Amino acid sequence: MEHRYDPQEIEPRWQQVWADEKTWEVDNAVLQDPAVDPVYVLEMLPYPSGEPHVGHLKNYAIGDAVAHFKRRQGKTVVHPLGYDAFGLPAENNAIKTGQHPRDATEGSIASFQEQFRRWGVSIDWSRELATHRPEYYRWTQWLFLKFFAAGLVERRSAAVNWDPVDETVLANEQVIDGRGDRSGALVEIRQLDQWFFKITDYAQRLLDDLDTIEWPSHVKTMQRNWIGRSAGARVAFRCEETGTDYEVFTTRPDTLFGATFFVMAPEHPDVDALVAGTPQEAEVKAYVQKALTAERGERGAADKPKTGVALGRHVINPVNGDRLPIYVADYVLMDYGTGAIMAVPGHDQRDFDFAQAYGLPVKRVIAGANVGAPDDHLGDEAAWELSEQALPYVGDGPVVNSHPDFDGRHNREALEGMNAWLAEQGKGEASINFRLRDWLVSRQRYWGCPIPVVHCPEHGIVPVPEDQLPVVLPDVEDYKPKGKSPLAAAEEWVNTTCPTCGGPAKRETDTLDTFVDSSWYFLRYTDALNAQAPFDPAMTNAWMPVDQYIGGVEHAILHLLYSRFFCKALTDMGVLNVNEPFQNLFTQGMITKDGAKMSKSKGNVVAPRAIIERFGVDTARTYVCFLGPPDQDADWSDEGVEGVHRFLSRLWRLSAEAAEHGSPDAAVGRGIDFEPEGDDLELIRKTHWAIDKVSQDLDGRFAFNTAIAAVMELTNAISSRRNAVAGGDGGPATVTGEDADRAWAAIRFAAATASSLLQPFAPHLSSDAYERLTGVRVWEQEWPTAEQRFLQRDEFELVIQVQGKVRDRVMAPTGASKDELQELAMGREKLQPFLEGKTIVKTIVVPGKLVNVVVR
RNA sequence: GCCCGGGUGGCGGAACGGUAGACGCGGCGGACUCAAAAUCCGCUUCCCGUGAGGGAGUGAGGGUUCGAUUCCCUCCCCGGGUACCA
Repeated sequence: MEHRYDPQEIEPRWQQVWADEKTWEVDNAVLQDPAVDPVYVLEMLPYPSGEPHVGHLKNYAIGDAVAHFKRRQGKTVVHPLGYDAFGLPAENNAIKTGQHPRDATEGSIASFQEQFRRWGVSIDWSRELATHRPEYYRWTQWLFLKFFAAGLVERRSAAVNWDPVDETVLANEQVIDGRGDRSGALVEIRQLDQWFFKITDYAQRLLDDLDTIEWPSHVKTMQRNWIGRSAGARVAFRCEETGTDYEVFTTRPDTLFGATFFVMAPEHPDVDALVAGTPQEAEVKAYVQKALTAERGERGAADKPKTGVALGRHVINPVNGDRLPIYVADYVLMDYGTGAIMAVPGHDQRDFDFAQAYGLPVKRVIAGANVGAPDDHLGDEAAWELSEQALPYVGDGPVVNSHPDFDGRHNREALEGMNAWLAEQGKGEASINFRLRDWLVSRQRYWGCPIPVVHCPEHGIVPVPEDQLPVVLPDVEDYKPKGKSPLAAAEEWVNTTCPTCGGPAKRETDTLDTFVDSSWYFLRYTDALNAQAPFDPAMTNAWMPVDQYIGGVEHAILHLLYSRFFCKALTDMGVLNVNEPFQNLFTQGMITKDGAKMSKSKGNVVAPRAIIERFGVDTARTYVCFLGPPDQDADWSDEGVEGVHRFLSRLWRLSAEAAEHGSPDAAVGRGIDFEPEGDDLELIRKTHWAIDKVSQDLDGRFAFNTAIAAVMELTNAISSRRNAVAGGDGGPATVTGEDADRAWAAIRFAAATASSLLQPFAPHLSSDAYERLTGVRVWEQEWPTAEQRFLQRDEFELVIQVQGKVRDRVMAPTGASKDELQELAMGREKLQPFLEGKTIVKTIVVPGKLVNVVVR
C-alpha cells in the first residue's frame, strides 16, 4: 500500500482534537490543589505586528518542546500566551495612514492567533491577554497607583533624552549609541517634568538576588554591569569663596592627595550662582549652554578632546588644604555620583587629558608598579622598588606624597584604611554608588496606558480612585505628537473633576512606557479573567515563579530587570509573594539568513507561513530545533529544511507501514513480548539507546539538535531493518516467516518509540504515527524509560594506543580486568612495529575504553 | 578600552581529559525507471600510496598530562554587551 506523509491533512486534524477537547487548558481549581506543583513554561510576550516571524517560531518551538516534555513526565504544565499590544509601531502607522492603532493592533493579533494555532503550540488559550485592552490595563493602572501609594513613583523635572523624530522622551535604556532605539535619530537633552519609578531603591537587591536564579551567566553579567555598583567614598570639598560644601564620589580615595583641580558637570545647579557677577560669567554660561544643547551622541564619546572653562572659584582639598581651581567641563556627568569630581590627573586618564589641555599641574601619589616585589609582600616596605612609571598611572603601587599614615603602603591596602580615616577626621565617608538610574516611565504618546492621575489646581497631583479605573484611553483625531501627548487634544477627556475636591481639574496626558505593561503580565496569566483584582495571591503562589522563561537575549537588561523590580516592590507592598519572577531563563539565538539578520530591506526574510504551507509545521519546528544549539545564532538553510522534512516523511512512512503488520495496541509502545536476538536485538538496543540519549538531552540541557539527531539515527536503523524484512533496498526480503513477524514487532516498537521521542518537536506527526501503531494518544503517554539491560553490551571496542596514538582496535569483553585488557593489547600483532627496540615505560588502562602503551 | 560569547571537513554542527568530525546539508557513485522525480543503498577531513597502510589535522604559539577540540598562559580573528560611570 502506498504511504504518503501529508502534513496538510495530519496537522489540522490533530489541532482540531486539541481545540475541541481543550487539551492544554488547565483549570484554576486543579492548580489550587496543594498536591499539584504546576510547571510554568513561558515565552516572552510577543509584540503583534504583521505576522509572526521565524524568531517567534523558534521561541515557541523551544517552549513547546519543554512544555510537552514536562507534561510527559507527569507534570501539570501551564503554558499561556498573550500580546504586548501597546507601542509605537501601531501609532506611527496611525500617523501615516490614519488607521486607529487599536484596529491595526487587533488585526495583527488576529493574524498572530491564526498562525500560532496553525503552529499547533500547546497553549492554554483560555488565559490569552492583550495589554491594550481595558480589562488588562485597568490593572496596570491599579498597580501604578499601588506604586504611587508606596512612594515608588515620582514626578520630577529631569534632564531627559528627547527623540526629535518620534517627539518623545526615551528611557536611558532606549538610547543606543546616542540614538533613539526606534527612530535612530540623535537624541537631545531636555529638561521636562517626567514620571519615574524608583527602581534605584532596589539596586542592591536586584544585584544580590541574581545569585538566587538560574540564568545564563552572561545575562547576569549584563545586569550586574547595568546596575553598576561601585564602592568608594564621598568627600566634601568646601568652596573657598562661598563656603559651600561640594561632595564628590570617588572609587579612588587613595588618590585624594593627588587632586589638582575640581570639575563640575555643566548641568550642576550651582554653576550659575558660582559665576554670577564675575568676569567669567559670560564665558561659562556660553559653555554650559553649548554643552546642554549638544547632542548626546557627540558628548558621550570618550575620545573626544576634553573641553571646559574655569569658574574663577576654588575649593579646598580637605585632606591636605590644597587650593584647587573649579572648572566646568562636559566630561563630568550630572547623573552619576554628585555631578562634581575631584580631578587626579596623575592617576586618571580623563583628568590627565584635561590637565594637558589646560596646563594644569599633575601630581604623583602612587609610585609605579612594585617591580620585583611579589604580591605577597604587600605592605612590606623593604620590598618596594619605587619605579617611576609614566603618568598618568592607573595601576596599583605604593602610596607616595600623601600622608605619613599612608605613604609607603600599597594603595589597595591604604584604600581600606582611608575610608575609616576620612570618617574619623569628619572629612568623608564610605559610600556605594550605582550606575542604575530611576526608570523613566512617562511617554508623550497616544498608544499606551493612560497614567491614572489628575492635576488639580488646589490639590496638585491626585491619583484616580481605584473604583474609577480604568481611565479609558479616548479616541483622538490626530495621532501626531507635537511635543506633548496627542491626548492633550482630547479636551472632553482631559477636562475632568478633582477626585478630592470635585473642582475642575485636568487629566495627566502622558502614557506609560510599554515596559510597564509587560512587567507584570506573567502574573495576570495566573488568574487572567479575574475582574476584582489583577491576580489572586493564592494563584500567584501556586504558579510563580516561572519555571522556564524563554526569549531573546535582547531583553537581557530592560524587560527582565523591570519585571524583577516589579515583583520585589509588589512583594514589599504585601500584594504578592514573589521575590524573583523567572527562576530559569533560556535565551535563544537569532536565526539569520545568508549570514545576516533578516530584514525586509535586505530581502532575506524567511516567512514561517510559506515554510509551513510547503512542508507543514512539524518540519518547521523540528528544523529550527535541529539547526544547532538553540542558544546560539544559526543560519537558515532551505536545503536543511528539506533534509528534516525527508526525515519526518521517512519516520511517518515507516510507522504507517509497520502499523499494517500488526494491530494497534498500547503495548506496542512499551516493548516486545519475546527475547530479541541478532538484528532484532540490535534494533531494540538502538531504541533504548535513543530513549536514553533524548531524555538526557531534553532534561534541562536544551540539547535539542543532538536529541533530534538521535531519533534520526534510530529512524535509519528502523529503515534498515525494514528493508531486510520487506526487501525495500532493491533486493528480495532476506527475513521471512516467523522471523519476519518478530522483526516487524521490533520495528513497530522502535517506530512507536521514535514517534514518542519526537513528540516535543513534531507533535502532529507523532500523534498520528503513534496512534496508528498503538491506538492511543501519545501526549497522554508517559515519557519512555530506557531499560538498562539493553543499554549494556557484553563486548566493547578496545582502543589500543602507543604514545597516545591509536594503533589498533579489538573487541573485548565488557567486564574484563585491567590486566586482561593489557594482556590482550600487548598480544596484538599490529602493535609490534611500534614497540620494537623500545622500552615500555608504563601502560595506562582505562577499563571499557582503551589501553595506552608508553615507550621510550 | 573593559566585560561576555565563539573560531572544528565544502557547509550547519557532534565529541564525561580517552577512537575528532555523530546527525543533517551538499557532492560523487550505484539500484529502481523507457526516462525523470520520489525512494533506497554505498562513499565523502586533507596529503602521500594502485593497495595494505602511513602522515597531518579542531584560529596561532607555548604549557600541564601517558593522552588536550576539552584544562592553564600569551596572542590573532569574528559576534554581542557596555563605555568620559570618577
